[in-house]
Amino acid sequence: MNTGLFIFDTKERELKEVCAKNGFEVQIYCCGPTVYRDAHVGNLRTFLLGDLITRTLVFSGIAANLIQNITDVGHMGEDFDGNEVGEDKMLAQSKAESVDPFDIARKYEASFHRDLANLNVTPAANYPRASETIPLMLELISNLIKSDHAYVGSDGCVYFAANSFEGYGDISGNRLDALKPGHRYEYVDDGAKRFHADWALWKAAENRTQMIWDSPWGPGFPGWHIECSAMSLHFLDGNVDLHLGGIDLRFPHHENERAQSNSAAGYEVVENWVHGEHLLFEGRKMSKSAGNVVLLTDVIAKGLDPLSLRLCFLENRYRSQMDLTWDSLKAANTTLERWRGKYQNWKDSGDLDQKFLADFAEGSIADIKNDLDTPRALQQLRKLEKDELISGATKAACFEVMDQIFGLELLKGQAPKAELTPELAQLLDDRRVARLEKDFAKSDLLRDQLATLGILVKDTPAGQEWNWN
RNA sequence: GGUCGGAUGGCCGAGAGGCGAGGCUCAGGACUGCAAAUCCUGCUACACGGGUUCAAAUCCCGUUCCGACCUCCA
Repeated sequence: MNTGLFIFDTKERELKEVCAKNGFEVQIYCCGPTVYRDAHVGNLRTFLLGDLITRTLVFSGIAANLIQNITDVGHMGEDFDGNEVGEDKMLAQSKAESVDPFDIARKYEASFHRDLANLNVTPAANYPRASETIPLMLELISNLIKSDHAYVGSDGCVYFAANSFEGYGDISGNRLDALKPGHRYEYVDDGAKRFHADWALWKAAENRTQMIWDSPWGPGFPGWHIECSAMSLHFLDGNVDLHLGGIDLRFPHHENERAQSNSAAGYEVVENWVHGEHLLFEGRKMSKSAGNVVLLTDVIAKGLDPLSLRLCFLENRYRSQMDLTWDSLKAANTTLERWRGKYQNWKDSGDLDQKFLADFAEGSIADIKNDLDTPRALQQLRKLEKDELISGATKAACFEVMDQIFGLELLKGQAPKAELTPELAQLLDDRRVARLEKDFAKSDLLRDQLATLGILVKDTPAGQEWNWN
């Protein structure tokens, strides 16, 4: 079943129409978070991609089935210099916080869901946890061993034989022979792997005591890549119409996943590999060492609507690197407030032009269906905002329709203001009276005083208005 | 070294060979007692060198510079 939605496929390097192979529902898999810390705004950009696609499909009357995994085991870490620490990220954080690793996982999983809710992301159909799908992985690994795509190394770990999969490198453009030198890493031949590019499907526990499971190859834990193969094959019935993830996952994660899935299934499992570009913050890549990691809670703490972040993301194409700044977030926040205010004024004014509404929606959806060109769709909205020939009711209706996809809560009225203290109320009233008496020296003084107390006053033809700063 | 992207005005960013996107900032104006908000006006750019074309930001060739990934990452 065709959808009319075209998205750039990393493997074919061209736009491809999204299709529901099973004829009734688009099957989507999105690589989820490793829950050893809070997701930063860069992570959230990728997660928004899944929401944007699902909303677009659902808007067009097409069902979507989105699965997003929760990695709570097996993701190995490194230190900031890029040296392998060789420790599971979950266990490292568990030590750092002196908390059980599973409690760490649940804690950050909860904050992941809280962030998604704040960004108005429609929840996925299922968020399977790696730690709860071990049997699926064991079965997959067994199959890969049976078909000679995997082998047990001398160290008791199970490895995938990279050379056994013919199309290795098609997504990233990397070739196995070109990878050999290991530009950044000295390849250490420990003898366990048969080939330097092979990777672990199952790691032997050795000294590890937490987060380990029994397996036909002894106690241990799964490699990171196998989890996505196992889950996507199982939860999406062996067919993935769209596979989403950050650009950095293109290699090696998705390359390895594809090798595993295709080798097990015997056919091309993923129809379309979609990658979201990275986000910079104030011109630099976000990293702990650079100290510029920004969380959604930081945005909220600055008094900005979390949906300001959503608007910033929508104003940039998912496939281009974008530089997020506090200025752009503030600008987005202002825009949101303006739109919400205007919507309230528009909705009951004038006649609704059904024809215009239908044309407008069709045009905007066409932009979005063209490789998710939300910047262009938003530009249409800005143009409409300024168009004096269109009635308020029609503008409001257009905003309503488009907000089903943008998810910016444009229909929301002003948030109720927090209660004034009697002192502040008195100051405001004093100023009102001073203005009535045309004692402007006094009213200006009171305005300054209120400003230092966190209240912004402005005068309109209807009188004095105030807002918390 | 390999692979993949970029280079557009003060800043950020769209651009479909030919009537200059848009946003932010800034400056001037309107409205205000003054501010604020709002509205109006202004600020004309495509890295460099060739080529194709009646016409190039857009297509082709070359050059320079920048970024991402290369067995960590969204």
